[in-house]
Amino acid sequence: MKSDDCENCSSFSNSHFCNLKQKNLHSLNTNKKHITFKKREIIFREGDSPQGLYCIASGMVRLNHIDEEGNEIILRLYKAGDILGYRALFAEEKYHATAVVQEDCEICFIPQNIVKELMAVEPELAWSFLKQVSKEVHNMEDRMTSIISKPVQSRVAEALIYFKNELPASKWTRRDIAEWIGTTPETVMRALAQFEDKGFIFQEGRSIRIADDGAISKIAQEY
Amino acid sequence: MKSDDCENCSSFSNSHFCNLKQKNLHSLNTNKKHITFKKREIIFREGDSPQGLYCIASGMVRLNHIDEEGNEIILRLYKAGDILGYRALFAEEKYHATAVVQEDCEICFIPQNIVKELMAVEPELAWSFLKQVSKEVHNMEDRMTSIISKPVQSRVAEALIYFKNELPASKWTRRDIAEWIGTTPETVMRALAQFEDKGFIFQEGRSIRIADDGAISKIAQEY
DNA sequence: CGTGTTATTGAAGTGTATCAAATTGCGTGG
DNA sequence: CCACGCAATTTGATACACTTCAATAACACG
Repeated sequence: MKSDDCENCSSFSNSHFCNLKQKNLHSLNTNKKHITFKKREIIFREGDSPQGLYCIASGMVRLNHIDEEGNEIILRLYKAGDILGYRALFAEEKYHATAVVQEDCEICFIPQNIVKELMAVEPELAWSFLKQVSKEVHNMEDRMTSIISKPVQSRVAEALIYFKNELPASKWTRRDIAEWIGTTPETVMRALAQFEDKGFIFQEGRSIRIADDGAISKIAQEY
Repeated sequence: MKSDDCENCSSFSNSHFCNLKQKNLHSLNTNKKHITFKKREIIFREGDSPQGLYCIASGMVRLNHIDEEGNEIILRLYKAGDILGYRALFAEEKYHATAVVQEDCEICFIPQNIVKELMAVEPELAWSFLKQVSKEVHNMEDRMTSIISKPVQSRVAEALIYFKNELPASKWTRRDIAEWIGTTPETVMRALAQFEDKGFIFQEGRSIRIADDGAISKIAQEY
């Protein structure tokens, strides 16, 4: 067994591959390609054709879309254990967004023919993928309804909670928050200033710390 | 062969099941349940637990979410050939939206154990489902970026094109359009009035007809 | 140690929501 | 098949949440 085999990956136990049979796991190990990415590097670009999928061992990736005005939007965020680039692969479309490294990453690339082979012999794997994509849809729908019907303060509060719970490791800028909830950095600023005035958060330099979880959660639910 | 067997369904050729082997198709035929729904009837409600999935033979279904303000949002629209209710089933969650009949429907219900069995013996089927869900994600992301970065006129124009291309059969109200693009009926109205003034559409009674596809497409792309 | 990115604050503009009231069109039941 | 009643549409006036632009300050990075 080699040191970079999937079984030794720190994300193995909560990955899609943890229930594969030995034989298939071996096939995965021999065919995958292990790659290291540094912050701001690009994994794939909008318009590229998918050749396989990426499994994140460590680090974080953001999926960006830039509209014709030049405004950037964060479509999705991925962390260790997640797979990346599957949407275009499964839909048999080109990538419609660009994957940028948010935090230094260890990533394994799995060629598409291997993915298909594994899915053919292990139905559980397909179910596992379906589960992730289906949850993605849920997530998108929640974000969309928020954007449509909630004021920015609520959405900023939602973002603070989301970032704290799901992705605590990373340092998020006001611009990142804005690109996540579909607004501008200035607007995020003013919401944060309000929260700080009321004592719900502390801002030390550029970092944000929630002081009163209850109050922030409450704001996140307001309309 | 019975008259309501899948092979005789008008949507069979573009359904997920068209490539099933005879044996499995037979299993589907004997286990599915054929149901007729009338306009405004509810197929499932937010909070229900999924027991299987629905395959639409004819008609149209809208997936609604109502926020705490009472505002309705159309999350997704389904027509003949589409499957429905799969997201919650695959994600192993409860339904997070309510499915309402938009146009009288013929629908087949397939119990979840049958779905799983079929997926186990026919990997192609899982791939087909993955494809639909992945396209759904694409669709949601496009709508979300529109809502974030385009003015209402563009989004109304987009909706007109979408409804014309994808779901021409149905009569859409201004409220429906508003619920699709995340705005109010009044705002949709004013956009339509503008389009009519410029001669891009005709409004006869409550129906809307596009007079100048090029102009509407152009507006749909503006920022 | 400078240089560019990020944050901050202010002032001004505007797109869209909201509310209200009149009108039209449509489906439904008699 | 017509009339009725209700929902959808239309229009106007008003309000305001958020964006935009601009200019300064603080920080991080090579």
